[in-house]
Amino acid sequence: MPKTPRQTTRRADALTKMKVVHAAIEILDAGGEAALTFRTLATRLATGSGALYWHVADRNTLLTDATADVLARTLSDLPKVDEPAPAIRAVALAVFDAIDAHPWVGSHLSQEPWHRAIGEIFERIGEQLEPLGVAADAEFDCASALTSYILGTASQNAINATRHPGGVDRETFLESVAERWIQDNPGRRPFIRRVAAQLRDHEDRRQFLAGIDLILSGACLR
Amino acid sequence: MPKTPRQTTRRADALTKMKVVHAAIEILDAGGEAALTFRTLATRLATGSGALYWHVADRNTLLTDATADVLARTLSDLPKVDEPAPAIRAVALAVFDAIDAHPWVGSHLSQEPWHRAIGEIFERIGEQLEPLGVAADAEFDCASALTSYILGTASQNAINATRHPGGVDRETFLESVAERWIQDNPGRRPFIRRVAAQLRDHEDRRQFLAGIDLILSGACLR
DNA sequence: ACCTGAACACCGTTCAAGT
DNA sequence: ACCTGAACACCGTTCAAGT
Repeated sequence: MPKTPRQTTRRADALTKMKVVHAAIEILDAGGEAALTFRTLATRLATGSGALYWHVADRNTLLTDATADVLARTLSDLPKVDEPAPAIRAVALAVFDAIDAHPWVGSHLSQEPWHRAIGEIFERIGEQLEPLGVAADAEFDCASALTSYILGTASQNAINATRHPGGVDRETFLESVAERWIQDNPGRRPFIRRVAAQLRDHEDRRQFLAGIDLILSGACLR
Repeated sequence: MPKTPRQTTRRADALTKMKVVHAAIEILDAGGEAALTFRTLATRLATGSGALYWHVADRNTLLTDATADVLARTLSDLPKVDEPAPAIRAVALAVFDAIDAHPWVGSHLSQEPWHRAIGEIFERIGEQLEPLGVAADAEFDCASALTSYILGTASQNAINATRHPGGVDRETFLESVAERWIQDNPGRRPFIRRVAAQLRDHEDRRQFLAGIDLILSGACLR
């Protein structure tokens, strides 16, 4: 019997940048940013770590591309909304939910505020401000404030929502945070004492939207 | 002649946690988060890398402690302000400036939203809301929105303000960001086109405060 | 009690060599 | 053109051994 295999070692299907990026997203979603290494990625794609560099420049660019991929899908899936305020809320919530589902997206955007996805968000928010009735000379500040708020809040929320050491649930965790904040200066944290129960029980999405509406109603006064 | 040295190798002055933290802050300020390694830190303190672990638990705790040190000084230096709105603006600006001067503080706080410094900021903001006239049931949302906005905006600003590759200045950099955002979807970025000049020329602190005031005026409507 | 520095188990990235 | 995998130059962290 002749030896059957001729080129067993080589990949059958060619690697592409897209395949690399999508495999990276799976790893990031499953294990967070620390889980993404060129070794695990190469193993999952059944290739050598060097092969990956033929398709992506480096780890940071890979993270940037993965972030762009997730948010491009998120934003293009968004149904058209006619009224300006609901349209802004829809964009905000979509970004919030995407970052909640992919916390590493939030961390990466925080590190790269010039990311193309931020341009897209900024445009989608900004274009609604004139129809909303925001004064022309306040539009830029308002769009900036909303964009910053959305990204900052969503990122922080996603990290808070991540499973915490010891496997404690969200409520227990938030309660312990409030308790620690009070103990850091016992007797002089009247506000945190007063809202500790809300801190424990609040719904993140609802609170997020409340902040959006705060900014919007402030913007319409000028 | 007898051999003079008896214990040349040993440190003269004992290491303390505070000395380690302060040396870390110097390294972080000079070279950013990537510059802080246990090897450079040990070299600067004229000790072995293992010695550092006697005083600090690990790299992340060191970053947490360095962040706490910077912000504790920032917040305790803050002069007392009587009027609620100016008091909130003073806290916001102090945090903004501290993160501008120490960008790694912003990145670390984004990664650790339960940090004690965030509790302090949350309290200082929250305690002003009742005197400001915010409705009782809106105080929690308002304090959360302000805190998120402050941290998110300050972090992003600090990263944008960091010296960029190629040594380009801030204006040139911001101009190229606007240009890229427009080119990502040419012909369909009317808002960014309209505000591109403002994006290039805006003052960060002024814009940051504008966002604070947007939230505050929105909060006083309820 | 505190410090030293080599050793361990990782990384991202490069590159000569293969197909 | 694309892939392989060893090699390089780093990391954080541990730990036996010193004082």
